[in-house]
Amino acid sequence: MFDIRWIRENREAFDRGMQRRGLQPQAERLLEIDEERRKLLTELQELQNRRNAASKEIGAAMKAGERERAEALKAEVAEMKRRLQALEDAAREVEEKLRAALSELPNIPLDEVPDGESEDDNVEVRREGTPRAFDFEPKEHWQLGEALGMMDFEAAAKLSGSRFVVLKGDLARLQRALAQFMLDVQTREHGYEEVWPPLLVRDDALFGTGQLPKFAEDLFRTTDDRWLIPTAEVPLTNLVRESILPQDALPQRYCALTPCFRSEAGAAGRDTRGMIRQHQFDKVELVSITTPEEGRAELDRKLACAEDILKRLGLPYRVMLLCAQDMGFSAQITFDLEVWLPGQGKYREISSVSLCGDFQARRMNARYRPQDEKKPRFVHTLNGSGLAVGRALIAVMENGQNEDGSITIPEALRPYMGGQEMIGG
RNA sequence: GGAGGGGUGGCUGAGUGGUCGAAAGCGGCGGUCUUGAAAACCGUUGAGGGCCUUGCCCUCCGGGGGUUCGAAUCCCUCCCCCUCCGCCA
Repeated sequence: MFDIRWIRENREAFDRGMQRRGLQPQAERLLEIDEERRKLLTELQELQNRRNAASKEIGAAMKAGERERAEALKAEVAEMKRRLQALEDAAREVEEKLRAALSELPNIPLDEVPDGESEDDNVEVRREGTPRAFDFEPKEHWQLGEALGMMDFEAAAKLSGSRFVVLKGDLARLQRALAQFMLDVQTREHGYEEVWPPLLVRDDALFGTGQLPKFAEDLFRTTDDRWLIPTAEVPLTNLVRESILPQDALPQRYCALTPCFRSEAGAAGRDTRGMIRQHQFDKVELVSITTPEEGRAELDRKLACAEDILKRLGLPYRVMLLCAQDMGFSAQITFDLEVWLPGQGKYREISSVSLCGDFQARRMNARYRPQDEKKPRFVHTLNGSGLAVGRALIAVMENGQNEDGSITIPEALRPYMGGQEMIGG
């Protein structure tokens, strides 16, 4: 959410940002509403001022026993009333209109973000690890999983429909091992505080992180008007909503392993096979709350925290800098990590790390009190996957597969698998 | 599900329809004292917004509406939190 005063003073920069996002210039429309709003406010405040003065005089006149003067003043104030009421209504209406308009606009990209319209315009920053050379045709994860009898899409369809999976036996355990491994690395080595958050949240929380009001169709809603979280970014970031933190409490780093629920409304026909794109998946999420000055450096740090998991699992990946129109609604800049899937022969997204600036903080009114300043300022927020567990499972399977369909477990996970080195075979 | 209690500044917590943006305490900041610190004492300290922007004004005591010349205070309504009972993992 943008500060209308900032738009007023940085009109060109704002519209340039909107344009990079693929939107028409917005400033003129917004500033018209703003001008209307300020005009009404000024008029309203003048009238309120007069009313207040008259009311005080009435009190004084009554005390002094000047009944006639008090009555005259009462009549005068009574006359203002209708006009005052009308102005109040109009002012509230136009403020709401402005708020509604602002709340639908995406964050604007930082200068270092490349222009572009789709994922084809994302920029590869670097590659890490070398894809393994196979002396046989590597299979896709669902082929491996089904052959092992540990990954069952048919059973899941009976229970829940498409885009669900049932994992069994060692694969179920491997999924659990991956999640525990990620949590342990992030909390014990990278300074994140482990959080066990609610999975059902209110409208306000989703407004705060930017999923609402615009993206309701991507979410699952409960019968009592709560929502299933699409990512732990929502509860973790909203931990600081409506608060003023002391500066020395920053940065705050939160980490949570949660299921995530997504309707995948706009993804019909995409990734229908296998467990790449599911309605329900586990993810270890990393959220940071920082000062404005520290935000950009924290982004690099968080990216490194996510990469560390891939490195320790021995999974080849590449780092992508997303182009302006491929970024999420609330992001100023996003790096994706794409893991190599030999079965598919493609790099696929496994983590997304974003800096949101004060965009979310404004929406949730999350502030801090700077050491040497009187006024509170908005915090900056960041989030990133560290990592998506289901996709990590796929990657471990496809990269660790053997010709006989067995899977070699990465060393880092073996302590979490009771020392086991292989699945199947 | 039943019954009750409550939402006030960074926090805790008073508040009689007018002089209440609001006592007091805590916390913060500045000072006195001290070699330094603590303690003590003194002072100071809410947020948002408008404008002819250094001063003046407006709004805000959960949200909205109402009564009134005037509402934190009275009425209505919605939201939220808590306690007890019941049920339950």
